[in-house]
Amino acid sequence: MDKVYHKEAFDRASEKYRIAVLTAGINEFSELGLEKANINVIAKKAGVSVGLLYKYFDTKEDYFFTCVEEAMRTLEDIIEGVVNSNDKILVRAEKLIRAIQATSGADSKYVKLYNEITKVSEIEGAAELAKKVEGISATTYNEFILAAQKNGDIRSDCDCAMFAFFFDTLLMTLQFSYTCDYYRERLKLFCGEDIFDNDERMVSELLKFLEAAFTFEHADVKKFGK
Amino acid sequence: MDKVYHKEAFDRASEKYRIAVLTAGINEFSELGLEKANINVIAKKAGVSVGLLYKYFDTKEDYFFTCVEEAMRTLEDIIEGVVNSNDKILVRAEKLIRAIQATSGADSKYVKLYNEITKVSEIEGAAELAKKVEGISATTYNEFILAAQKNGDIRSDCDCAMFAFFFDTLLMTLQFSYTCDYYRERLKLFCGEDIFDNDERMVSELLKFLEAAFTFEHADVKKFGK
DNA sequence: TTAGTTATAGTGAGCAATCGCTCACGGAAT
DNA sequence: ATTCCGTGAGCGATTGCTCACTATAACTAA
Repeated sequence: MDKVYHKEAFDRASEKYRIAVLTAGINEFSELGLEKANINVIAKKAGVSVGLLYKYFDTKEDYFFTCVEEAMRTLEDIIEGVVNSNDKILVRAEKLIRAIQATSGADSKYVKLYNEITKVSEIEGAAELAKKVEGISATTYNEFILAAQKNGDIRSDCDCAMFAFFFDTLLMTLQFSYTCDYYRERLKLFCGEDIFDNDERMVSELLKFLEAAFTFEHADVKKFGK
Repeated sequence: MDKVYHKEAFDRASEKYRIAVLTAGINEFSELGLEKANINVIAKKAGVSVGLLYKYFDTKEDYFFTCVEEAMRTLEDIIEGVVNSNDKILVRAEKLIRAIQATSGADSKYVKLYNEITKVSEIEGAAELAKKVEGISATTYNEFILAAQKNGDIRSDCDCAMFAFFFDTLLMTLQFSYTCDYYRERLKLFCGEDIFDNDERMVSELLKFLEAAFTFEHADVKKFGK
């Protein structure tokens, strides 16, 4: 069911070549995007011939998608490794925010690639990618919020799927805001240049925002004294 | 101060040509993006020669940016025309959400172009664009939330700039989620196919989320996590 | 009026450069 | 003998942009 973007030869490739090809691809595609990146240049940087790349992948797009998959796996490891406890939602949120802030450094290329797939405008490809990339967080968040609701940890009057969507929206955009050019500038406009030197400000304010959104219940449904 | 992306000849151009050139550009760039759009094709669709386009703009990029500016002006008119009252924040939010849902139809090309600028990865250009595009909402939201805070309409313990940022993040992503391929698929994953047929669900849940986030004030100043 | 000058509007064939991809080939392993 | 790994020069197609050209209009001088 899950689409595979590489040819069989890529499965048979030596570890050395597989890593070289993926690394060079991730670097170039994350920096330049699918269109602007140049296959001939990537091949040179990977230390392989163009011909070999085309033994591994049918098209540039397939190569790109394979790199995206790899990057998303890595990103998930980084992010979810931090959150795989059964903490309460706000503790998880805090860990996520801090993990996001941490990935804005050396691992920024993975986030940039994540941002790149956002640009795929071809409904079929977009659907396939979204399923792969967001599918995990969609179901994870949804189940988790549902459980928290049953637990009484969060308000009972909310549509969990929608709240999971808002939650993911804030975190996804936060990721971009720490990493991708336009989103960084946008964040600076709202919060000033020094927002990048003050991680605690972001953590505490976003948690304040989320806590209220998730726990407050309107007066007439009652939930006081906490 | 504000950068101008067109040559003087474009100011002198006849209404007929100016509109034709902007319309064709907005259509093509919003559909295909800066890279994939083809100048020769746009020229044909606009009913002018390529040569004339280059009398109007130095480069394809300048042409693109000019189209973006025009689209953003239109988008602002649509969106802010709805909100230029002095309603309370939640009323404004509701109007905004409904306006966003309404623009997902015929005016989707403007939103798509908005999404395109998100992809500009060249810090200088990104900064210039962000200032133009987000600058208005950044200051508007910030001032408005600050005023609401002084009024006592919203919680007193929040950082207005940050909350304005979260607010804008949710609305901006909502806009993309109703219009751009990847974001549409993502929204479907979280909330199901029928989310696009149930505008009220989005309105009521997002308002619920925002109301709580903005009005709830925590009993003590306790920090979360550990 | 008329002829000459200048400036701008508008054209579109085609140049020059880029780049995705091929394919004929050599080498190695089985 | 067959199969697969690996090469890289270069083909073919695309495309941003140029430039030599015509058309038109305004102004000037005789």
